[in-house]
Amino acid sequence: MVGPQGPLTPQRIVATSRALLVEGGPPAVVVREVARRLGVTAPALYRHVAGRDDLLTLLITACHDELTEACEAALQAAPPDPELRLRAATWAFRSWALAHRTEFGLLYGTPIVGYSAPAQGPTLRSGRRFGQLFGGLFVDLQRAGRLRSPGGAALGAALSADLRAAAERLGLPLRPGEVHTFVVGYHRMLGIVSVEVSGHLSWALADSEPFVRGQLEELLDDLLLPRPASAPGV
Amino acid sequence: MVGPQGPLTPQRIVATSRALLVEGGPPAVVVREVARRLGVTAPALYRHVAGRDDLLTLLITACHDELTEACEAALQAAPPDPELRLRAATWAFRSWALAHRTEFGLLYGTPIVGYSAPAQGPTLRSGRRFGQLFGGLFVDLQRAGRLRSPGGAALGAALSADLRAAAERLGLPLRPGEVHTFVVGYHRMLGIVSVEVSGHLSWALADSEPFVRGQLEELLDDLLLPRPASAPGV
DNA sequence: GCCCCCTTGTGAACGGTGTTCACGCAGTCT
DNA sequence: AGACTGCGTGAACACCGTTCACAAGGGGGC
Repeated sequence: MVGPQGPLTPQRIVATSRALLVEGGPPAVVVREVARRLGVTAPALYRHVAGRDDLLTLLITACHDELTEACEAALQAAPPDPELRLRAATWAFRSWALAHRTEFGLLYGTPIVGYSAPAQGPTLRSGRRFGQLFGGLFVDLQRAGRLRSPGGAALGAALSADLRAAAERLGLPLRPGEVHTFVVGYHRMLGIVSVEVSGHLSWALADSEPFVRGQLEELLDDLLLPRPASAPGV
Repeated sequence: MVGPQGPLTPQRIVATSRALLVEGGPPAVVVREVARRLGVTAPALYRHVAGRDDLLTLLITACHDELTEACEAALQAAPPDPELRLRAATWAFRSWALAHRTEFGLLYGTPIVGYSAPAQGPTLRSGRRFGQLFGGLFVDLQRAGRLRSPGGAALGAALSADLRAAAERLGLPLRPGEVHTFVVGYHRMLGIVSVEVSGHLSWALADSEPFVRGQLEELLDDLLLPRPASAPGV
């Protein structure tokens, strides 16, 4: 027999798992319950999915892709100015995170121990895809002369070498100081949003919105050079 | 019969749970296994602990206390200068986090859904205790005239009111702009350390140490006013 | 001394989980 | 027609959290 809504496509499996995730967090995404909601018994799921870990991998990949696509959609709607594009992507990232707290926790929270992400697997792939989206924005900023960058000497030899290797690995045509600005942007944005989403700020602030808005604006100020007077701005 | 190392004290229970946590993450702290390692059957544990949630609460509280005590120890070894004290506490925080990644994830990572922290419970208490430790450092900085602070007007009315309420609630004799600096310090430090500990930086950097060191130094620079020339420095 | 009670342990049990396995049923290809 | 394959089933195993009735032991009151 087949489930009430048709065959067991990966899409239906992921959608059902995600509904459970949102309802009760990672512990609630339970093989037997996913099967139940699909109108099927648990062993049937094992024809399509290797096990619970695989289910979570599928879920992580799908959510990461959705987050990346949300940022890409914001970029397509944004004007060509690189500062505005970075701003748009940053806000899209935070908006998605706030609108999907549980999923965001799965992506960027404490890694689920006991769950082993397959090495070289789709988890890392989608993470890298997302990193490259932001990396491209910083390349655009550098080309427009808007990217602040510390002198290479200020970073120290070890960090400079590490950053140079990262640029190589990611295929970013940036100097170490510029890669540093990119990593700072990614790192601080992720920190700001993570702490907000996880609620570890609520003891201090009833409404995190204006605070986080200010923090992200300050971050952008730290990353960007002011618009040059020679080129008339927006 | 009694366990191989004596009676079932809370200390032994917590220590055993923590060993399991470190070995395999939160899913590995399993009532039956804790009991086994204590040389006892599972129902015996229920004489001392209400259940698995209670076990986790005990664990969170113990770890939070240990983290706070690590910071307090660093403060006791630090000179009286408030900048150096903040620096010492910050580094103690990060050091503890790096040395106890799993425990840190339990404290400041994605909240464990399905686990409901008891309202008004010890989890919140120890969190507040930690917040007040750092709060005191910022009060000292303000008294020494070393605390950078934005004008109240730059924050906006809603945020200012929220910050004023937070100062009241936490008993900190600080103006909204100064509370803002405190929250920024806490928030950014937590973000920097969280992202480092969770490993979400490893795609970019092989060695996060020099990068994070620089980020924390920059954060301190953003929080502090330069040492006034009138008062001779260290 | 005796009895009672309270603490703390035990084994058995219930319902839940992830996962595997032998089986069966429907199609599809030869 | 017959065989093979894809996909689902029920039963089973081991494990989990939790509860229950029960027993062994020590301490206090008569």
